[in-house]
Amino acid sequence: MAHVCIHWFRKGLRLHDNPALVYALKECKELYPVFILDPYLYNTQVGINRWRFLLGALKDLDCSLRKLNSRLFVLKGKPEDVFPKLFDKWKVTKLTYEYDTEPYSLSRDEKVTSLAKEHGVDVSYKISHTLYNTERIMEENDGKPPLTFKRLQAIVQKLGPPKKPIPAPTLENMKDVETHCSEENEKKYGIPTAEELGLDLTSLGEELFPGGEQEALRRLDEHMKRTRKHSDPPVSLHGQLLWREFFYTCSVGIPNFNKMEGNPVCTQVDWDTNPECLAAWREARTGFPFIDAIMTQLRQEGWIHHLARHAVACFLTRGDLWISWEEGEKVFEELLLDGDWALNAGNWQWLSASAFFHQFFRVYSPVAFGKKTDKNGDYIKKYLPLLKKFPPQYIYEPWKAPRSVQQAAGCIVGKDYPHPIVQHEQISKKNIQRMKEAYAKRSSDSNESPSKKQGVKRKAPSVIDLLQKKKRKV
DNA sequence: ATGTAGGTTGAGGAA
DNA sequence: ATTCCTCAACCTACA
Repeated sequence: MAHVCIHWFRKGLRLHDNPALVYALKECKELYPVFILDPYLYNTQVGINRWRFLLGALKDLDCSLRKLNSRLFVLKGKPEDVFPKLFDKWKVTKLTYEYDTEPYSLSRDEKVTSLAKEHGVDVSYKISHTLYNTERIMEENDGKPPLTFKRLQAIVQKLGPPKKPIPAPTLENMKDVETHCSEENEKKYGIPTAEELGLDLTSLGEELFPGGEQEALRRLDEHMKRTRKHSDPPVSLHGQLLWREFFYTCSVGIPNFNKMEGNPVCTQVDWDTNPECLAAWREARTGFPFIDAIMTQLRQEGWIHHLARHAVACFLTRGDLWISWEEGEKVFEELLLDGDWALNAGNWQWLSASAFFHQFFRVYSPVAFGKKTDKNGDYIKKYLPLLKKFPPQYIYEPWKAPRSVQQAAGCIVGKDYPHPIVQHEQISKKNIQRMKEAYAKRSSDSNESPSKKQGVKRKAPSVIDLLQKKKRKV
């Protein structure tokens, strides 16, 4: 008996390396590739650049599906409201999707699965968003997520190489499969335009990073060709994939992973509430050209270099402004095209020395760090053209330039460009002391006995142990 | 168990 | 230009 199948696209907007899609085509007579604009995910915290990226990816996916005599069906609404109607209307017998480990996704998928069962629809998912099954990684580590990269590497070594990506379906695979591409459906389920979504894309600059599978594969290909000698993990591309796996596994095994409170691996810090400083950081007016240039690029282009992320994250949190990493997390989520729930939360904890990374006395200087690789300040000049006439010796610290130099540069600090929001040298020293106190408190909190050192070692993993036991019962 | 090594990329100065 | 040391001293993994 052949199936009427919905394949539900969510994160993996691609045809290759999509085992759930291939599974959907088995014994299938009708296929409905579906994407849902879920108000929970897309109404809040999505910057206009990310919208453009998403629409591009959907168009690319639709285009690829049409080459297979199929198409993408785009719907709006809560998935638990949308699916029951589709099940009835299309007489669906099977639903497939790629497994997604985010807490919201898990609860959403659980709801949809039980609705599907009520409608007599078979549900299948495949793991292909991560290299490995994150549960399997934890199994190899006594049921806990590995908390160091080295440990993850050792586990992965034991598990062997991940499955190779499978090719995209071909016309041959689709020969017995039909998709109803009627004129009426065209209007009803088409990809919405920016205007229909109330977005003004004309305010955006050039699209430097188009969304979609074809562009992604092209970039990967280009990278692999360009890189003659591939470095080793952790800094290689391979290493980056393992870092991704590392944070994904942590995000599955550690409760409240995107928050400080209730997160057992996160050091509890008395961050300040400081809306003015937060706004200055977000809006690129901290008075530190390197920081402001990075925040400008982030807003304009939706992508910034890895080390640039380090610099602004350290500045917002433990380095200078002493604002919670959760605030930075929200801003990155809104603006980064490559924003990802697990990686965002993991890296913010890393950079704020709240978890994984603990050498809080190593503070990135908002002046010196950029100078290391860009003495002339070309990067600053590109994103803050207001400062481009400053000579290299002052471009990272324009407030130190004599009045005459500022006048010659056509930019007066305090008038055309802000004064530095903090005095880095003093404030970072003070903040290191505050971090020290937070760590000391963490040690004493998790340890009743007077011998602190031992207590930390014993108590820390036992918290996770308890949580794991709880989980197993459920 | 207790000590030690290492931790994806700090900064600044000396050699 | 590159490497090493010091600053002050964190955590996790492993022997």
